[in-house]
Amino acid sequence: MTEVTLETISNLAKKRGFVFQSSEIYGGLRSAYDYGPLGVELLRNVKGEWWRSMVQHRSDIVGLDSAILQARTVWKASGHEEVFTDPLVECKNCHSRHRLDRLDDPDKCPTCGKTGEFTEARNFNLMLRTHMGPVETDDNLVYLRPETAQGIFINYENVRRTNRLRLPFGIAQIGKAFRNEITPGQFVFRTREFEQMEMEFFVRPEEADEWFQYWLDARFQWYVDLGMNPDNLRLRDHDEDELSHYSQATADVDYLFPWGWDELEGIANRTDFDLKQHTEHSGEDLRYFDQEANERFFPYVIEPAAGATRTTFAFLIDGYTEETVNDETRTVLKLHHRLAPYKAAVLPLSKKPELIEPAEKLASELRKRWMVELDITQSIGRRYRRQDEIGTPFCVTVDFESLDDGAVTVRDRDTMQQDRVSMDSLVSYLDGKLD
RNA sequence: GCGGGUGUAGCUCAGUGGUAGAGCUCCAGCCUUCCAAGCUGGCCACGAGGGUUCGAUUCCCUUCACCCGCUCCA
Repeated sequence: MTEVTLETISNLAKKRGFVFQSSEIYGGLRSAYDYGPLGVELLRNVKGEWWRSMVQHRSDIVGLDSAILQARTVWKASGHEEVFTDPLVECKNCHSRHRLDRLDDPDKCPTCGKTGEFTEARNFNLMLRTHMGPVETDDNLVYLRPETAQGIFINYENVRRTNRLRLPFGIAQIGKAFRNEITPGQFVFRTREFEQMEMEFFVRPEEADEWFQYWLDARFQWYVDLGMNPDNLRLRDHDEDELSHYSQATADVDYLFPWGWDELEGIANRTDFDLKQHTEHSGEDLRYFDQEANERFFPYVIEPAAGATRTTFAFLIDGYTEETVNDETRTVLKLHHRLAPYKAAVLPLSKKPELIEPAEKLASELRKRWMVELDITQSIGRRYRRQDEIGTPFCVTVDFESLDDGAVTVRDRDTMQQDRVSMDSLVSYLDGKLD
């Protein structure tokens, strides 16, 4: 198995144009990253696969795209304004930091045992703020959402009514979220601006446990179906003292990152906490009405909440392999073909115009269906290796023989096997392999 | 935010108080070349700001960013 370090991946990401440091030409901005031409394709494909499995393939889940800026009362109701502000103290002796509200003895450091060494408590507000309007006043303070979920809860009734939804049903959303993480780091794993893929699944309270297990299994399988090595995945239940303020039960889908197990996705039973809170704060009755039983009640919510950016990162790490071919190292990004930035590369064997012209024609034909790159520089072997490194599943080579027999060579990324395929049937050939 | 480490071409590294080299990559040309071949040529760097100095990439200060740890979570 290939040993993958964080450095290897971040180098590849930068070298090939997947991820760049934000504001790099000005020295960089901490904890923000830009996705280059290949990265944006990979990220889009990850989000696309999530959306397909969550929304397109299902009759019981609909999509939503809510605003990043929301009324401040949303975050009062959700509990974020209170809970996301942590009073932290630091021990001057051992430099460990602790949440003041979680200390048994507010004067004694649990790490080194010394008393009276704490700095004064400082509030860490985990939500990013800005002001709505040209003048900054206390009245127009707004937060950048720290999760996409609340946008779903505050639209719950609108969506349910307009789409005539009956329990159980879900609302899915992909979008940016922002948190003032105390410690960002590990490349794109923990950043202050990040992207989430969240789905709130509303169920009858008595069915909540069952659906919780259902989504645990379904979400784990999603990663496996997209080619992630199951040995690098695990489900982990949260201990009781780990649970969020809104959650009754939570389990994580963890991935074995170069630095150890860490979270890709949290699946939580949020109970009726959010709908109750918003009912109380807004005055809107968000209870569900069951006509047959003639009763009103608050549905429970099962929430699979995944990080789009860190999932993309995990696929990048998981696909990275190094093989030895002819005493050379062949770097291959073994991405599932649905995730690969380019599905195919068209490579004319030489730079002669008589080969470039049909190659260009072929490439533009394929581009109607897929992301396709045309590469005409340097030797064919070098170009194969370049495509291997960015995970392109198929290379299509146009040679001098193609001019006579109208056929091209299709080379498979993983096996390096070659097939001779007529240009007329190339689209259907690739279609069969790429579906 | 605190402690520790790091910062020289796209990448990996070398080097010096007198403004820098190498290998690989990349680009162009030659070679009719199916798995990083060869030859010729070319592009590209001392993270940023300030100080000391006749002169700083090198010494000092500040700052920015990255990595490890504390913490937190998608």
